[in-house]
Amino acid sequence: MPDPRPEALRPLEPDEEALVRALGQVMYVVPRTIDADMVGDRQLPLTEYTALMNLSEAPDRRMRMHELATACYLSLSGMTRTIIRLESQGLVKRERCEEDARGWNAVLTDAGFARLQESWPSHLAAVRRRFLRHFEGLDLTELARAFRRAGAAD
Amino acid sequence: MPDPRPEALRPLEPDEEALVRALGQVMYVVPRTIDADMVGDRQLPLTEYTALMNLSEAPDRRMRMHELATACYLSLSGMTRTIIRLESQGLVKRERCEEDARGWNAVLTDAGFARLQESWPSHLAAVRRRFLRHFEGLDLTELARAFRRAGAAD
DNA sequence: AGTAAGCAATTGCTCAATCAAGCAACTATG
DNA sequence: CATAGTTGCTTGATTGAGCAATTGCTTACT
Repeated sequence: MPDPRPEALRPLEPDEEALVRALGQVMYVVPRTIDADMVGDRQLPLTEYTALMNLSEAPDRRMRMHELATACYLSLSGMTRTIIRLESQGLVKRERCEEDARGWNAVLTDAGFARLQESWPSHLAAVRRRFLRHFEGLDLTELARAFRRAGAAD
Repeated sequence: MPDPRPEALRPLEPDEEALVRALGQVMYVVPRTIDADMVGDRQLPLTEYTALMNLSEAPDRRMRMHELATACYLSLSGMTRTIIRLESQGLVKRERCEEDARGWNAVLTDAGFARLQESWPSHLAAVRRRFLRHFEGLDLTELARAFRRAGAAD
């Protein structure tokens, strides 16, 4: 027989509880271990790697600040600071936007591209080892759909 | 036919790629929306809620600092500061440990317990709405197992 | 007993992230 | 075409986190 309490007062089912706790653990452990693997290898923290990654996939290897911030799940000011860090290492440069003089493009330099290529294998290995490996045998497509629903923020 | 490149140089399969991206999104969005729901309702950030939660489930509503830090996925120093914040609101107090004078117990006060009870329904609702809801129909037990494997940090 | 080694918790420092405020450039409206 | 409002990005202040060094207590060894 079903629990008669209204949902707002009914605790989670054991399997729900377990999933929620496990999610907390994943969110804590996975980014840290991936970051640690990468920093150990090639000195590129995950935030900066993600920025370079997104730039490398963009047409002309350039993106507007806002666009890049959104793609990296970072605030605009956070992105400004990330780009400053990357710029000071020569991995990115900033160029005024042609169409709109308020705007700036973050542009991946050749050095930045090279650096990304160096880091890429270790990122790939870390993602496989720390995350994907543990989901073998599951329906990844269905799972990704569920993740995207949860990530859509309603 | 299988991709002949060695794994280290082979990009992710599309479904793997999709899952990894979706995970990034979930890790960004879910804690923020839950936190926002809760702060909006009852002024308890997720870190502080988690600490109170763990204390409330512990025998005698008390835990050693190290134990609590581990349970909350926080460094010991981070936990010291969290407890200071909670203590200044009267939700927790610190007591020297009987058996070992180096140690301290964080103890949930009655006010802390009451506050937790007030916050609990909104946390419950947020977890259901922002996370669990999107996994209906999936095998939660299996999924939790995969999460725990990934969270075990090898 | 006395000393070295080890552990629990806190404190100082730094860093990356946010929010809020500000500035500069664009757009739309009367 | 002036000006009110909006948008794009940066800057300043604050916050919460970690690491490394420190303090105070315990344990283990001779």
